Amino acid sequence: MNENNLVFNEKTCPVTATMQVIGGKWKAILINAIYQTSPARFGELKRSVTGITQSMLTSQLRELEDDGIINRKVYAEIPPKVEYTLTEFGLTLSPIILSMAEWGRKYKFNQAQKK
Amino acid sequence: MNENNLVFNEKTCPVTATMQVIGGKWKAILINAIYQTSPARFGELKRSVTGITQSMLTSQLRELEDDGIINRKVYAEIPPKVEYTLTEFGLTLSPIILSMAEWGRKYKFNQAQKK
DNA sequence: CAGCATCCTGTCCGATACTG
DNA sequence: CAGTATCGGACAGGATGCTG
Repeated sequence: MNENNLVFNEKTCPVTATMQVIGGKWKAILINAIYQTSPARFGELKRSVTGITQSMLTSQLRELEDDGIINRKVYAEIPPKVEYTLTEFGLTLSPIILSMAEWGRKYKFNQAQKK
Repeated sequence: MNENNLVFNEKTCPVTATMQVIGGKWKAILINAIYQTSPARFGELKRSVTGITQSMLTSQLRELEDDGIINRKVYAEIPPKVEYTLTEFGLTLSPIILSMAEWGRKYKFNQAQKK
């Protein structure tokens, strides 16, 4: 046995678990968008999150809901109205997302300097 | 114009920029692994990051290097020896990764309770 | 308005074999 | 030891059309 026995297992790694929740192309953006505009309506998200398609928006919201990150509140009205908010647990993600936003700005600044 | 003009653009979103650096299946794990065992040798990473293949390890390390996150130090020896460390800039990612690890543990705990 | 059902495409990733 | 090179499959993600 060597002195350094650290193991980083993709199955058990907590970082990977987090990536599976907020990873992918849209999840983090959506969490941020809902955090900023809460309560956020479906159509509102579709307009503010530029480039996302309806089907992607639906599926990503559903996954976030299943993971306990967001609440989905349906109003029995015509026309339909659905509001999304972060759950209490979802709110614990916001510091991470905000840190990521801050870091992303630094990164872009660095990239711009490199040229 | 409505009162709420926030836009979350996939091209300019700083959160997306960060995701492109630490996203994917292995990047965050690798950053964490190098952070914990620095300086980390190639073979050492291959052993500790269970499940990763050589080609993936090589390509992911190369991308992290190109993004300015890690340093690659080659020793002109036989047998070859390469050491990876986080750059100063890469170190600014560690609080984020650590937060993600902490959050991932909470998430797993929640999931376990749900059953 | 807020979805769902299909179909399709690109890329991410893994397996395997070879090298300085 | 620390890599390359090549190949192929799975899956995330996108386009489009339809619905309560």
